[in-house]
Amino acid sequence: MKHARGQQRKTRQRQVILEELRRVVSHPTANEVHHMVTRRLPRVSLGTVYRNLESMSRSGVILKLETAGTRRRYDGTPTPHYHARCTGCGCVADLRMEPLEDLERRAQGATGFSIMGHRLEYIGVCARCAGKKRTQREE
Amino acid sequence: MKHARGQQRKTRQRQVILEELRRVVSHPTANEVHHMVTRRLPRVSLGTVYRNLESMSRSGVILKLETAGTRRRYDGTPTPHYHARCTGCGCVADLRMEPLEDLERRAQGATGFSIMGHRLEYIGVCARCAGKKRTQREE
DNA sequence: ATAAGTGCAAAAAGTTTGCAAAACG
DNA sequence: CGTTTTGCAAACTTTTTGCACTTAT
Repeated sequence: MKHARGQQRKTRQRQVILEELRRVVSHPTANEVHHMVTRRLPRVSLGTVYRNLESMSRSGVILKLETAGTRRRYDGTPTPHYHARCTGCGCVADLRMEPLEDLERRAQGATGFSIMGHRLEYIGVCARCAGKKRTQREE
Repeated sequence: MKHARGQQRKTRQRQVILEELRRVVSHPTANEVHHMVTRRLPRVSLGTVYRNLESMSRSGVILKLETAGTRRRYDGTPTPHYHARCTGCGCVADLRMEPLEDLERRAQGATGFSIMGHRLEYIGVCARCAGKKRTQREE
């Protein structure tokens, strides 16, 4: 093949997107990242944010969380870990917990698939929502 | 309160939607359900399919699978079970495997959440895709 | 210089909703 | 009959894409 793959250039936009994403513990949506980045680069377009989040998750620099619901969230920490999603506000938190290797072994034979990985997502109520009488859903 | 909650009526549409969903082992998207139902009720609208899938999943008759990706899939079997998703064609299969109760216990304390449930999704390649040289993604 | 990346706006894709007509109980 | 549900279409939300211009290498 001639041009195996295009080079990845280091642009201000990509850099700021990554910095902002790493700066927070939450797992923002593309739109939220766009807002965060806008404070430093007022003219970035949402399309650019999407393109960079996509390319960075492709190269493994960040994680594209495909959790429940329609909209995607992104995680600046690419090491494997689990998430907990709040039924109240829809926020997603990291779990300080070792990935469980035995899970995949336990699933072998339960289907015709060759299992290559797994995604474990806990459902619950975050501390902030637990303190409210009535939680309002943002998602 | 006056009228606590409206009654749920048994319409031909809802009935056929449920029958068609239960007839298949796959986990169709709303659009796929619409196609299936159309063969028996040519005039059902996609909106009606969405509304019924939503109300039935709300009442627990079916399951709204919020697996990875943007579009949702539905499951006619409401008993808790795990799923495996194929990276090749995007299909979702049920796992013949007991839900693991210990998982939630193992997550307690790893976050500020009060855990109420979990969703475990295996990632892999289905038998059909494993047999192909190049898998084409439908998702 | 040249290919990759950007901003903008329009298009896709998926889901929800307003409304008048139809159907259920 | 009074409500719920439907069909239709329009609106909405999230993500992707075409294109001319800019920028990194």
